[in-house]
Amino acid sequence: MDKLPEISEAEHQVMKVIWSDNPITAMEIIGNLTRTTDWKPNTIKTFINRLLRKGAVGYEKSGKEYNYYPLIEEADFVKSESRLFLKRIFGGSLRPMLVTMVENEDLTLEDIEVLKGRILEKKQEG
Amino acid sequence: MDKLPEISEAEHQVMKVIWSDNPITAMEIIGNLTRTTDWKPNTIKTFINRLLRKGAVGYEKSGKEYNYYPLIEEADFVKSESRLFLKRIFGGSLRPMLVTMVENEDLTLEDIEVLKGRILEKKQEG
DNA sequence: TGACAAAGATTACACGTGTAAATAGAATGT
DNA sequence: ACATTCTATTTACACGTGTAATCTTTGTCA
Repeated sequence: MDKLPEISEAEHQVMKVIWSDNPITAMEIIGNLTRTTDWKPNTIKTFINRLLRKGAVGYEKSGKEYNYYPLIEEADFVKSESRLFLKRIFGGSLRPMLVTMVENEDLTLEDIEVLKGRILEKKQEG
Repeated sequence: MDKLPEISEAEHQVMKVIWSDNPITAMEIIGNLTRTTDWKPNTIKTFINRLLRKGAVGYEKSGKEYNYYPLIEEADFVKSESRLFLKRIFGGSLRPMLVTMVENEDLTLEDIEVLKGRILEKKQEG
């Protein structure tokens, strides 16, 4: 897992479409995003091209169109963004964030139990 | 709690200094940040001015210098950024984020117990 | 009261990003 | 083979941001 490229917010939305279904053509990406956003097709193509230049996606030619696929993994991206957020806002440690979320009542006892279950499962496997 | 202004990353670092100790002079902010960053004093003044224009901080004159203080609360900022992050990366719901953190083993059983304690305390009070 | 120093305000500039039009390249039907 | 029509590439532009120098204002000390 080498260094991730910088991906802007709009580019990230394009990545999400590509992650969710690939290989995928520009037209398919455009079809998807014109439903969720008010971006013009050319705008979306710009984003695809920038992702190409940044090395976040690759493609294979097929006839006159390209089939795009991701070159970075969503899990890696998520992990990296999470760490960044945690560092920016909570000095890097998880517990203050969770405490804040409890204070805001975003986090419930039920959530907690679910998590506990997960951790125990994980311990079992590992 | 009205709408928060857009605050860039560098501006946020300045806000953190102001939140941690205010009212505070530009020189004090600069003193603090030249220790933690490699920004030149003028750079930091630019950020302070942008925060002023954005309505994130106010000031009172005292002699020739200004005493700055925050006009937005850190808690509100944290809450807003947290929601934004959650939405961007995890579709807005907390549990997937927490599950991911468990998968990455960032979240331990001990964390969980601490949180459970907090929630129970909170229930008691409320 | 006038020069100096220090603080604040203004201006500058390159780069990324959101936004998209214009242009070029290629497959396809006639 | 050529025009048509998609698709991809190039170019455009304003705005925010990181980065800072320069200019202006204003207390202060001699």
